[in-house]
Amino acid sequence: MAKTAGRPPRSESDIADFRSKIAKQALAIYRAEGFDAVSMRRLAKEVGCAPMTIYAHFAGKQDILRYLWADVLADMSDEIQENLKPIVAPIERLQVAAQTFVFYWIDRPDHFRLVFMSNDVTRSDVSTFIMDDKTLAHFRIFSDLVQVVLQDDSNVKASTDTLISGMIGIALCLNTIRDYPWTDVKMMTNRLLNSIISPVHTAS
Amino acid sequence: MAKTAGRPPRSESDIADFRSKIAKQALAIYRAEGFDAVSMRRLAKEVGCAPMTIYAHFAGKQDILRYLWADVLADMSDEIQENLKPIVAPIERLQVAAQTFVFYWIDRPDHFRLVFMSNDVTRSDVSTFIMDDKTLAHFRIFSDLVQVVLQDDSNVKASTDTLISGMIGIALCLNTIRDYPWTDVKMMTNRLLNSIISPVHTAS
DNA sequence: ATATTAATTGGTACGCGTGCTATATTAATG
DNA sequence: CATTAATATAGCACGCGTACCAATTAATAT
Repeated sequence: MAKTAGRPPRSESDIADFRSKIAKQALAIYRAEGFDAVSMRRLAKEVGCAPMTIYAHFAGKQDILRYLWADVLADMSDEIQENLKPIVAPIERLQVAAQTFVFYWIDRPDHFRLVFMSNDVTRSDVSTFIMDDKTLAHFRIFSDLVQVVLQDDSNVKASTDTLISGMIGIALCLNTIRDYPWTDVKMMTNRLLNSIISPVHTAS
Repeated sequence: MAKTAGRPPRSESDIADFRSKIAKQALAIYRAEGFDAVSMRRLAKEVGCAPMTIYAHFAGKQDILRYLWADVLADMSDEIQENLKPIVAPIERLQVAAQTFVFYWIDRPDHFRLVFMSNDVTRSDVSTFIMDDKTLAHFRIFSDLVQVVLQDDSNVKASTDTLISGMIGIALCLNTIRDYPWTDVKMMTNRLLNSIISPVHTAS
């Protein structure tokens, strides 16, 4: 089975190199000038290729932005770990982590927009990007903390998912619906935690 | 004190008329063709004015989209009320309302995007739009249901706000972070409700 | 060398949100 | 009337995401 004639497809590593070059530059722009500064045309110019070439490697802008998540999430993780250092009581640790998480996104609307609001909700783009272990790990902080609080491993995942989506919800609401007189953020976060800490009321 | 010469400012009612004409047309387009079809240029064309004229009456596209919220929220309210009809038990009513709410937004990504993701999170546009009573009423369904469950009016508002933001969070996560294997939606919603139904665990 | 095939380029195009400026148009006053 | 102030307009401009296409470049097998 001889290889076909003609130029061969680019090697895996070449493709990866190009993709990471794009992602790296996107990150640099984002960090320096924020969300709105990241554009396909500019990205192409700074990376030294034609705008349309990028589309050969990414499905679209969406697909590139996903690569910035890792950076932001790592930053958030660091902040949580930092605030968690002096705390030992399991419940308090969970509380501090949750509050740090929520305030992180409220204090950084650009980051929030990037990670949670830049997806095209309308059509389900099947992207090549799969939540990798490294990204997932940032959320696993909460699994771990919840696990410690809920000794019996009854429903750690369900609790954690509820907590995470709940916290994200608080951040979203505070970020976007500013006219509504929301309850104090700390209070809401604690109340949300209450749904995890206390035993399940109705089984259905 | 004579009036100044020259054309007087437009009457309040004229301004209101123009604004509502724009809003109405925006709604028509949105309903017929969805979120992406609503554009300033098209809106202007269909309403019979120059594109830039709209900017004399609205701060921007954002400002127009807010007028579509009422319609969507009313639709959502109706669906909740409909599903609530045969239910009498307070806790069950709250459950059904919450689940209807969450599924409403998950099943209608376009609506969700319009109401919760079309704000420019970055800068806080001080819009002339204030959450009016009619809009607020749609969220008050939950206040009322929570009120009934929590007989003692300890912290109805805090609980309701947590519930609402939590439900919105679930909808956001399901809509945007599809790669992550979220727990069953009903389960998460019930767990979230648990934070309202069960007594407060930590007072801080 | 040459043919073959993959990848990239440049150009053109559409519609988008939004800003600026110069030019009407309008409706009241004197 | 004419004057004056408020408003609307047309036109141009910028940069955006993205699509299509003809031309080109690059790397290989023959």
